[in-house]
Amino acid sequence: MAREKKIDMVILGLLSHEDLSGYDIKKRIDSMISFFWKGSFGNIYPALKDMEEADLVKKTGTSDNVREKMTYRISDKGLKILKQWLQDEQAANELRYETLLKLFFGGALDKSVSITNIELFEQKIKGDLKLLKGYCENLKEHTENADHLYYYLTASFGVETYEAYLKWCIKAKKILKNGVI
Amino acid sequence: MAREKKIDMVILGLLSHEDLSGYDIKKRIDSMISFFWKGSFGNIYPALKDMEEADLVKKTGTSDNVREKMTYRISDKGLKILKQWLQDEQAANELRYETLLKLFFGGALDKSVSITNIELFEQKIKGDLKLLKGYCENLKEHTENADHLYYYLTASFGVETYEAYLKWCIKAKKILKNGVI
DNA sequence: GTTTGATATATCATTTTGATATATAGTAGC
DNA sequence: GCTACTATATATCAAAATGATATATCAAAC
Repeated sequence: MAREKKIDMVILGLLSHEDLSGYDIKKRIDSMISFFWKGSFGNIYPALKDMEEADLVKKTGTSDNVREKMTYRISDKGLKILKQWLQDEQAANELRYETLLKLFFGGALDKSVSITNIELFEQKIKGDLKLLKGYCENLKEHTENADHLYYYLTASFGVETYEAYLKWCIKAKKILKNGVI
Repeated sequence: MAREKKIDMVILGLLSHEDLSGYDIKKRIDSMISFFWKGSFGNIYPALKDMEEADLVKKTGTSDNVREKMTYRISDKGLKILKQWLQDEQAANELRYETLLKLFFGGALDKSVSITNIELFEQKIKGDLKLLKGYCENLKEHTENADHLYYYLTASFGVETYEAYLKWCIKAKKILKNGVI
């Protein structure tokens, strides 16, 4: 039943840093954490509504002005829930790589198809790695933000793994071309 | 709307290797491809039903015996769909690591909590890496199966990345303990 | 003989995804 | 000034995935 609503934790986490609107939350997710977690308007807005009813977040700002954006602030109760989750030893870590899925079934077609798929993956990763490295460099310089260390750690995870991916791409193409491990 | 039903491709891929029942499909997913893709009874059985109606798969075996398992075979049409997907350059590759999400929001609590979370991750990865390495060794010896090369490539992707994870764990713990990058 | 665990299929509520709808504000080009 | 485009902002919904539960059979263990 997909028991835990993880989007709630993402929202509470972001609100523990600063007050945000639903739209802001989406922007934060897309720019900072999208490489290891996703969120969409389709679950952000309903989650905010539900969490407001449960007193985990409160609306702030001028809600009298209808056309103005609604900003949310985390409550003490919300912060408690966030901290409980952070201390919970359970953690769902999963990879979902369609490129690997296609490679697994690559035997159905000529190996050139698999090589092309690996090359497409390689190019995508190269671009993303560049972005992540820039992000890391930036964080090294902005030590005034107390959370920069945590942001850096997640970004450096990306750098390390993406570099490993690229090494694998070279090896994998070689194995396919030679037809032996 | 989550446009593409990826589980269909997983099933067609597995059926391109051999005839299988829904239960068998679940077992194959869990044992061979679960580290980069998942499947559940909740989508496998309905998918088989839908694909049978669309003539992508056919029931085989003794369906007259009610209590016997239903085995499915891929059709020419199904094989065509599978090959089309393999050649489609689109590929959804995503990481969903709750450990990184928790680390990103680690500033809400003492750094010891984040260190513990990294250590839990580290232990899990160490165990999984051992399994993947064993799987790789096994595949090196069973070259009689034409698909062993493709299986090996996906497993070796896991080995490479998991080793990178472990290197990152050591670095990350050090950074947290010292409080500087 | 009974309990346990594997086999096998099916169903369902919850959650997520990703697309679409709607409307306003700003701004760049002509 | 007018128009087109883009960003902001919220909301909704069908489709898909998740993961739990229900049900039943059969073989092995004890």
